[in-house]
Amino acid sequence: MRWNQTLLETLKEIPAEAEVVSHQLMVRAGLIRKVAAGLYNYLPLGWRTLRKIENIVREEMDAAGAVEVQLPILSPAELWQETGRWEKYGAELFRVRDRHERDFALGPTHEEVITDLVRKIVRSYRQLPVNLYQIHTKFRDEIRPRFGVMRAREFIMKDAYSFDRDEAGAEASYAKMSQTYHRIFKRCGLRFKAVEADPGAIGGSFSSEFMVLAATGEEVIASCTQCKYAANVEKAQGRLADPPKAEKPVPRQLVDTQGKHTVEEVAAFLKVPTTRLAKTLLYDADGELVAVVIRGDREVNEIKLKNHLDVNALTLATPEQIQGATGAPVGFAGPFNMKGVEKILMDDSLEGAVNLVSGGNRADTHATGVNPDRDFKPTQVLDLSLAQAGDHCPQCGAPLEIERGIEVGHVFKLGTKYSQAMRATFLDEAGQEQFCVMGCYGIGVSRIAAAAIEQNHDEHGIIWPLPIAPYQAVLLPVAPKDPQAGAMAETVYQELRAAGVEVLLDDRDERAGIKFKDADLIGIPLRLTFGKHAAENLIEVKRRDTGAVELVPRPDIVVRIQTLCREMLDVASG
RNA sequence: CGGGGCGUAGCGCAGUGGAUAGCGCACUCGCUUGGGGUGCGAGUGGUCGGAGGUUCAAUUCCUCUCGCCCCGACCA
Repeated sequence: MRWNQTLLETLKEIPAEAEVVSHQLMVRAGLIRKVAAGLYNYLPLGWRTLRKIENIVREEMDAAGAVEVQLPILSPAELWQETGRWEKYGAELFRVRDRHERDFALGPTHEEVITDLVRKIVRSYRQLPVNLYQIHTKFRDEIRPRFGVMRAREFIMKDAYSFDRDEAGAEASYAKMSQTYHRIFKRCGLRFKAVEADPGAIGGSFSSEFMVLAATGEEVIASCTQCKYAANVEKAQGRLADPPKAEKPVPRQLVDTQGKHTVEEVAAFLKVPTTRLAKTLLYDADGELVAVVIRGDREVNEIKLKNHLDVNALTLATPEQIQGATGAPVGFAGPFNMKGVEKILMDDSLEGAVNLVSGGNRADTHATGVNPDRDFKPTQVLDLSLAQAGDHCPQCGAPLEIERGIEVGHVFKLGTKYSQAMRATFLDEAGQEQFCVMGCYGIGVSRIAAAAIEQNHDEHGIIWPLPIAPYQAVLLPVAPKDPQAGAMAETVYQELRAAGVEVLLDDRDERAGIKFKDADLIGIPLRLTFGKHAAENLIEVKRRDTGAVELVPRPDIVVRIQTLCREMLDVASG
């Protein structure tokens, strides 16, 4: 491709609206342009990278025995109503109405549509297992789209759905997809980690997320410093590093704490460690008031709480609700003598703790000597806290560390959640009707592009891993006064193309400095310069990643570039 | 949805109750330069986000509205 022929404009300045580096570079390098919040045009360069990612995904999915289909973006409300997700998916589901006032959804995911398809076709165990996938545009009405294509309202996703005759089969399908995902992300040149996750709105019994490790990632991961355990903090179970010591219970007493609300203020005022405090939080769970009691230095994991309570809406109680339940303003709730509270859930961080400090259920008052079972009776004691650095690994006991990541893939064991709701059944050998056992597997194709940049860039621009680079090599004729250099660039361009190398020829009438800057910015792995060495029949080849420069004799250039491409491809795919 | 910020040329930004609204970059033309965003000159480009109000006069003040960004809440 010739630069003048493609629509490629680079920007010298950082767009004001872009906060993270991948977003800034995607705009500056001419990969994307914004249409509206969370909606982007993919320009030729960006689209090429996307297609390359898609092709890697396609090759690996096909190799794993999955088959590609294409489902419609619009799907009728009836299908979503069958599984209850028309309501349950909430405001994030884009809804549209046709001229006959019929409701449709713009698909954020396709469990309903695929299950509907399969139930209409599959009747016998002989037709199973089957794994269907598509690469398509998805829609989610994100509350706050941000970071460019990282969290967009319209994005490209590969979604796959497996249907098996039994749990064992489903387990095998899941394992196969998990392996395939490792291969895909490796081939995309990403440094990533698979972690245990919360299945969220998709549901099912178990899921793993594939996280690209990056400091700007929106996801927080707790991983063991010794063993392989790693989990999204939404899911992670950290064991307490410093469990409470046994002590003789003392009587409960109210103390005046004069407007000290926060855990830190109260602990400092009473000269006790924050671990001594029993933080009491009130939640409105589908209209019911639920109290959560947790150690002062720990945070409630609302995902765990919501999953445990199995409710649709979980929010912190309003000041009015808190006043009604405790008789005190916000900041002075204690777990005893509350009114209208349905459940008191105690985090296991307080298991065995004695002589705690809690709110006194009276303005400007806290209680000391608060003891579980004596002063209040927890409805249940369970793990409700957010794992933190230093917690002990639930598997080997070593300390956990906290990292950040970008979720690029998520695999789920769905069980029969959808096949039961939608009656996707088949007859087994015994002629018995059985529900399909399902799995589903998503990859954020457009997000991979952003994540790859987040991981591979420097102060000059993008450093594309070769397998997903829009072009493998960029050719820079930089000596316009020397017709020989220009002619050499032209013939090398033709020869490389003929040899199957993906090349971009910077045929603009620009100075060398501009071409060098732009080549760095758009991050093409190999740069060929036709300039002062052309007279000696030499071409300068520079690698974008290592910066290594070599002078290659004109006759060897095609073979040399092919060799370099192969090397860089092998490194990426291991 | 709550809090905050911003909407002025393609991009980054100044500016003002008054006349023809500016700077840098980009773009066009000419010359110059030619291995890391060359220099000089001449140009093109604006409903000052939109609506309403106050005023002799509004891009500027007020109200509303739309859009964008950040924090939070929320959320595969």
